[in-house]
Order: sequence, then C-alpha cells, then structure tokens
Amino acid sequence: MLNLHNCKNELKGYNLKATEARLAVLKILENSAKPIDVTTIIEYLKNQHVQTDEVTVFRIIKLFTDRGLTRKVQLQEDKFRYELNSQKAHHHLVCQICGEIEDFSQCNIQALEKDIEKKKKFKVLDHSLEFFGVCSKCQK
Amino acid sequence: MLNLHNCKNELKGYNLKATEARLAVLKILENSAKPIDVTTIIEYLKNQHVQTDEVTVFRIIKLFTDRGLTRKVQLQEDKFRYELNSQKAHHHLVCQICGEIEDFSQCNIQALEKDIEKKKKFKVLDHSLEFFGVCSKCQK
DNA sequence: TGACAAATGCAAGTCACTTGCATATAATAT
DNA sequence: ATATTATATGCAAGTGACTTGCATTTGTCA
Repeated sequence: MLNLHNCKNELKGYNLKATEARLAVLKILENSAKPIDVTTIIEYLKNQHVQTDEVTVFRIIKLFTDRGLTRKVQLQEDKFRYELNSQKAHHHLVCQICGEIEDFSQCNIQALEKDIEKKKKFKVLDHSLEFFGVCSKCQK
Repeated sequence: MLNLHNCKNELKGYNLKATEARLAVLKILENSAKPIDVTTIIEYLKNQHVQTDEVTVFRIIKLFTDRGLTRKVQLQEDKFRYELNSQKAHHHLVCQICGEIEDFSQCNIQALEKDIEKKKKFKVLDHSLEFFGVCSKCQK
C-alpha cells in the first residue's frame, strides 16, 4: 500500500490536484481488495471523519476513471463498482449467496477476440467477463 | 416470429395470464434483434397504441425474467436490457461509436470455467461476457 | 503571499426502477 | 353465458444512484 507521499505523486502523475478528498478516496481504493461502489466509499470517508459531500466523491471517481486511474466494473447490480486500474487485467467471481467477490487472473480470450475480428470485422477494444455462482464457503 | 396464438400458449406454458400488455411486450421481444431496455419497450407500446402504465411494463419484464422467459443483459449502461431466453447462449459486440449491438455465438469458456472450479473451488452457474469496440461500419 | 484556475458544497434535478393500495380483468367453475 | 376470485393493472408516491448549476473555497505556481 502506498503512503501519503506516494499518493500525492500518483495524483500528480495523472495531472490531478492533490486535495484531501482525492487522497482519501485513492487510499480507500488502494486498501480495497475488491471493486467498491461510490456509496461505500462515502461511508468509509464518514467513518474516517473526512468531511466531504457525496457529489464530490462521485465527481472524483468519475475523474479518476476518465483519466485511467480507476476502472468501472459492473456486476449485475444497479450501480457501478470501481477498482484501481494498476492491477493487471483480471475478472471477478461473484458469489450469488454471500456476495463475496474474488479475483481471477488467468484469462485467455485473445483467441476469441481474434476470431471476432476475423469473422465479424469488429475491432475489440475491451471486454467484460464476470462469473456468477457459489463460492467455496457457501458450498458447505 | 410467433403469432398471437403462439404467444398466448407461450405465456400459458410459463403459467402467466395472457393479458394484452404481456402479449404486446412478448411480441416486441420476439421482434427485437438485440436486447432492449424497458424504456424502449414502453416507447414501442405507445407507438402501437397499446395503453399501459410504465409500472406494469417493469413488472412484466421482471416477471418474465424471474420465470426464465427473458434474460437480463448489462452492457456498461446505467440500465438493464432484456432478451428472450429461448435463443442459445451468445454474447454481444457493442460498438462504442454507433452503439450497434451484434450477437456472437461461438464461445468456448467451459475450459476456463472448469479451471475456475478446480483452482478456486468456485461453482460457476452463469457468466457474462461482452465485447466493446468498433463495428465494421464505424471503422470506415 | 497573492492570483487564478480548478475543486468543493449545497440545492435541486434526472433517470431507472420499486412499493402500496384501490380498481379492473383473465381464467375457471357454474 | 355469467359469476367468482385470484391476479394484473393504474396511479401516486418513494428510493437510490448519479448529475447539473452556481456560488464559494482551496491547491498550485508565479
């Protein structure tokens, strides 16, 4: 996990002013093991007594995502989740019983993408691949 | 495409009363080449002079999905789309320029699912796989 | 340290979707 | 064909995630 100094540099590197709210949001993202939604971030900020308005947090996360610092994740919910873009490409395993979210790195769909580009003349730039089922704990 | 009589039987088969609104929604889904969202369905109904309340349409589509008649699709939008569940499993190619949605049937991720079950002890029940990029037309 | 562009806070608004409850209607029994 | 009844619908209001406009505050850099 990065310290405050590194967080500041991180933001600077993305040409973003290092405000208190932004630093706090970045830290929360660094510490989160799985993608989180904005409402949860706001809750964390409240617990940490970082005073901010909801709107600010929505604006921060949008900015982060536009600049490529974070990435939007949709897991069949009526809201978006976000995670740092720094980690290498991976997918999620979502337990439909307990809601736990695990990462899964191995993914070999380049072959499929090539197939699509060949057969459909569709230039693939991005894909979303998420799995839903029952995690090991909930199987017991 | 099914005719009215078949639509009625279709609904009966799912143990659903064949009301005017439900038949109309079912027909719209039959005729749609790609997953559509509820607001669009409501628009179509208005054009067809089928009088219904928004709420009813939301309830119908929820019921259809609960019963397995339709399937929910999320394409990085802030709303859900729906498509008939009858068609065999397929994925979507979403053009980020014109918004066009194409189907793509071939998908060979059973191997990946087996890998997940083995490595993570996670029982995969469902997955979502969507591709985003530029369609053939927009490449020109 | 001061100037200024950019970030924030507050109020209000939008959009997809849900809930509660009274009324209307499809399906079945008569 | 009609009455019965469970179920579907319409209307009003509510919720939750997210956005917009605008006045005020705050990092940043000269």
